[in-house]
Amino acid sequence: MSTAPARPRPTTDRRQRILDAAGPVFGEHGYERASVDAIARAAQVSKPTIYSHFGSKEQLFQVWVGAVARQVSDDAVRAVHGLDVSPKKWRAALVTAATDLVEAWHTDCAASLARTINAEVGRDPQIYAVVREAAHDPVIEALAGRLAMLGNAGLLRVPDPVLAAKQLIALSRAELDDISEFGTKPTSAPVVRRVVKAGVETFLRAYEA
Amino acid sequence: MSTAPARPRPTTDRRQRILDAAGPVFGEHGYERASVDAIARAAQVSKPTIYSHFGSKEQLFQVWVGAVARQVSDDAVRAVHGLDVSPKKWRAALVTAATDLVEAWHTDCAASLARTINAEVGRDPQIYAVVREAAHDPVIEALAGRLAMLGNAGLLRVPDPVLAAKQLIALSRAELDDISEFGTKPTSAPVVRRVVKAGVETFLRAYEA
Amino acid sequence: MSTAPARPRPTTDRRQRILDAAGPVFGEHGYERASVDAIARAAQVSKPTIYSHFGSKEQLFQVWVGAVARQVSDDAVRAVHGLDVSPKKWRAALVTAATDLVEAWHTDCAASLARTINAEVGRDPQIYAVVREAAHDPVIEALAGRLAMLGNAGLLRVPDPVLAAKQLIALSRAELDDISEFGTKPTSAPVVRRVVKAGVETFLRAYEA
Amino acid sequence: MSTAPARPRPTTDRRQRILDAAGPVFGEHGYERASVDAIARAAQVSKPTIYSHFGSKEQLFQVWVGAVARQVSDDAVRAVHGLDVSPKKWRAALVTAATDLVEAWHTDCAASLARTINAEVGRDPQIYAVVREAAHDPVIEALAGRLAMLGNAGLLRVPDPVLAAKQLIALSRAELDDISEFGTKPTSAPVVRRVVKAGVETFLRAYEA
DNA sequence: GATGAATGAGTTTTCATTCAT
DNA sequence: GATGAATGAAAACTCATTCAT
Repeated sequence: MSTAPARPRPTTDRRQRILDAAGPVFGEHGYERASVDAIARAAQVSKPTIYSHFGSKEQLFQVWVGAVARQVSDDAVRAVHGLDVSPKKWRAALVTAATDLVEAWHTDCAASLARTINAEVGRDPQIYAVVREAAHDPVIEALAGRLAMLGNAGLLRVPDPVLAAKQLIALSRAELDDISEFGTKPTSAPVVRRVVKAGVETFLRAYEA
Repeated sequence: MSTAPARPRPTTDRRQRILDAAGPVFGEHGYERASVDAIARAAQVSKPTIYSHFGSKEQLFQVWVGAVARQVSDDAVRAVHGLDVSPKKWRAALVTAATDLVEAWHTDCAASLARTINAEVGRDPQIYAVVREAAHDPVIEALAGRLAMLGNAGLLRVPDPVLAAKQLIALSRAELDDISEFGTKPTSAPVVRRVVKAGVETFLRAYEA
Repeated sequence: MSTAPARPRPTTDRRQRILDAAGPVFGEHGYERASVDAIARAAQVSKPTIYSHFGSKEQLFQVWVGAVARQVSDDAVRAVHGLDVSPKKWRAALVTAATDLVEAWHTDCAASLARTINAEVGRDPQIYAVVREAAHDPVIEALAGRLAMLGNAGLLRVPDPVLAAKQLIALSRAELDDISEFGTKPTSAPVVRRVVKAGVETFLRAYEA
Repeated sequence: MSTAPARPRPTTDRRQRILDAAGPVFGEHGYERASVDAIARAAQVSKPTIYSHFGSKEQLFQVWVGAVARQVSDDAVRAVHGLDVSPKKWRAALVTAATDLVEAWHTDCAASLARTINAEVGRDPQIYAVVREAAHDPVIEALAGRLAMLGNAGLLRVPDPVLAAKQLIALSRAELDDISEFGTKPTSAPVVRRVVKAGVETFLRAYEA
């Protein structure tokens, strides 16, 4: 998969290579089953290199979680910021934004993260805080802000924008675990858009002015 | 001469004892971290006994998942069946039913199950089917049926009762992961009821006739 | 080295086999360099068997130390008890007893122990207490008792028998590290007897009545 | 422009810095447990610097052993040379010299050395030769010389001064491991002097003219 | 049917040592 | 000459699984 011949690069940031390799391994096998050996093989580095860069498997895991969470959050927030609140376009834009947002969470990478934190939150509750701060809260905030704008414009009635944001997301995802079988099966973009649309329509019926 | 007090029970359902012991162990530590040794100790049986009854750790796990899923499902379906659809009481009953349903999924046992299948679905996609059939579908079906009754009674407008059921559940749970911090912190019943009520109200605004 | 054909014995005390194998390995390589793998190979058992019997490398080490200390102590005390205090034989018997005692501490096994506790006492001071109680004190006590008898018989002048015992041992060993090169080279019995005799003679000059 | 204050010394005797740092590390942890990393950190040098100066951990160890041995030997020989053989003072001077000599071997540094060679002599018998030549023999020689002088002066009867020297040392140390618990506990100077004195008195009874 | 005792394979982690700069 | 970054080899320890009794 690498682009360079024998040795990818003489001494380039091995750190990033390790993180990139850790993603699929943690994602597919979970924290416990993921062996540092496998990550080292995938990153084409030696095990001690991993330890000198990250200290321990646990710390590598946390760094990876943080990195993915931030990336997912960025994608999701960008999707929200793309929401056009002009009176003519906001309806379609709301469906599009919700779809983009949902898909940001359905990347391989993000699905791995979701599965993994779910599994590991019992072992290390702190991980939840990391993800919440890095990925969850910013998205809710951004979406609540947009919904408030729609409220101010008289297009929606949103007394509690944060609650509305959470409910919009919940509705958008209502059918998703069903069709993707908990992220095990790939989902085509049109199908995702359709189920998200169903959720947004219910949201609109509840909140429209 | 009969059941001596030394050994708890002569040779009674060791099978059940093992399953009962497996629950907390799988739930707290997850599949990987849960050691057969620990389960054997907790069940006060020897390891070979476990293997002779269940064949492998994997199979024991699946049997446990099935058992818990069925139990959770029973609780949830009972909650739905308790939904009084009479014109005078249905509103309050809807909140109560949704709350009971949500709480059935927030038992220690059920939370363990949820975490665990999330973690293991990557390794063994079949586990999703087991849980879906045993726990998810019956509840959706039952709830869709009740919502259809309310539709027929002219109290709600529900063109697609299954979709409505999924959305009602999604809305009821919209704020739950936030307040329970992914099941890490205990949640008082009144608080649960309050957040569920917020979700049901939104549902009603969208679906009321 | 075992007497049985292929597998020494079906399920005989593996525990003892492990201890027997641990001796040479700890003795030759020291605690740190001694690998549990090597001990397992030498004992013809698997590593987990060692761990199930002893819990950890550290505990195996302590059990071994205790066992060797007790055995050395037994040999040494027996040597002292063989000391004939009759007026005619006591001189020769003193040399013999001192020689036997010194040789009890020059077994391969005992030399290993001595080297090892010297090395490890810094890491785990408790180990000194174990050896002292198990091996050192009983020998001193026994020897002091015998010297007191000789004092009572008017053959020696021993106001402080314990001190005298320690000094007798010190004098007996005065040249020993030199000739055995710290236990690295084997020493013939006659040579040992000669150097011990020199020490005993000095002792007698100091203590004779 | 000259020696900047930033770096301790421009390129001064890094070699010595490394040796000074190696002492405590080897002494406290023993050869095996002492990591080159730790030594490098303590010396504020990088690991390759150590290797370019000493070739290997083993060689660094041997150089350190030699250095400490020589220093201990110097202290001990100085103690012996301080022994006043004049008829009036020699008795007290003998106790003082023996005490100083014993204390030279009870420095932290020297105790570390003693423990370490004991531990490593099995692995590398050559180390014994190094220490013997550098530290042991000179002291015995010096002490034997002084005892011979006392013999010539008619104050002692010493047919074999080397043997007498070894015995004097053995007697002086007879109680030492007991009170210092193998070098684990610190020992006050008066206590050391008292136990040494007891040994010297026994020596005198055996050797006085 | 139940078990104590054993094991092969695999885990994370550390260390002495060496390049490329 | 000094170093940051890398590695092969090996350490202690655990686990799911299986015999012989």
